[in-house]
Amino acid sequence: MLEYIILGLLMEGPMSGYEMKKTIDSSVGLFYRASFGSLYPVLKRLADKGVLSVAEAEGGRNKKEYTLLPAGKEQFVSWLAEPLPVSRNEVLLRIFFYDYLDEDTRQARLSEYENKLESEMRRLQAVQEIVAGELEHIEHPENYFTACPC
Amino acid sequence: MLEYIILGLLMEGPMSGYEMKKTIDSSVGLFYRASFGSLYPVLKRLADKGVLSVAEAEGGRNKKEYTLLPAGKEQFVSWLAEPLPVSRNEVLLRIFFYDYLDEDTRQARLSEYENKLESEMRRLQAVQEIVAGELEHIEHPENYFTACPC
DNA sequence: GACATCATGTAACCAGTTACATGATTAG
DNA sequence: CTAATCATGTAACTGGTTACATGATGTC
Repeated sequence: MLEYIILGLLMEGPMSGYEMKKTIDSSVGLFYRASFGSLYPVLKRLADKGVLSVAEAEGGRNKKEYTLLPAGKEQFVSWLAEPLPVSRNEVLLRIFFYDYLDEDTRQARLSEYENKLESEMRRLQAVQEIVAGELEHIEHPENYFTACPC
Repeated sequence: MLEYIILGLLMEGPMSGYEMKKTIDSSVGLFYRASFGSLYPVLKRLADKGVLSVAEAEGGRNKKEYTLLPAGKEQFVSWLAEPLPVSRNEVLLRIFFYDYLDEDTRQARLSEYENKLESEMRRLQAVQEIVAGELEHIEHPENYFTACPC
């Protein structure tokens, strides 16, 4: 699983392990949690397999930059094209048993969860607006430099 | 996870390991798959912990019947009352990357999945109708024996 | 008598987590 | 100079999977 997420992130360009963790948390964080303890060993394994390459990144810190190799891209796309799997869903599983919960707790848990989903949705919508704005600049390159805050 | 599903199934009454597997497949099968290789060791562990009791079931076969003990019921309900977790969802994860998939494959995978969900929904609706019918008999016990096909 | 199904169990393996260790760089 | 954050990594453990072994019972 994590193997393919890593490949997927690298489709956009090279990245370090630490950056991957941050990107995962802030994008698919609602339905996938990555830990460093799994991340780094997987990166090593993927490098050994030859689907990505490693380079020391500049910056003085012990930072490494991983780059997707053609073999990795191929593997990622063929994974992506597979039929959508029957996937485990702990939330639905609990709700399946909600008959055994008293009405009050049930209501409390469900609205709690609804709130969580709504705040996550707002966060993702904000990201989408930023991305849409960037795309507009790319499509109208004449505005690109004038609008840049740097 | 599986620990709590087992406790949840036993809330309805005693059952064997083999029956649990069948029940899981035909109820929460769409979002949880159990294997015998995990089921039996967990049952043993739960018995050792004292949350359920084991008895040889009649029928000649090497069949065991597991019964929920009060400690198990308590544990199950307090698990159920916990806030709904951030749970992994492989389907959403793949769809997150669907930008990298060509339009045709994407469409194919999505309608494939939609069909799967719809057929599962029909199956569960059929189950619901059966259960609703049974409930009606319990509420009108005068019809209970007359309507029984046996 | 052969084959499907019922029924339990084990061993090798795999993916991931938690907790920890280590050290460099930046911000106040 | 100190605390936060950047950055990588390891070891012990957990919760599962797959594949296999074993044998009983029902069905054609």
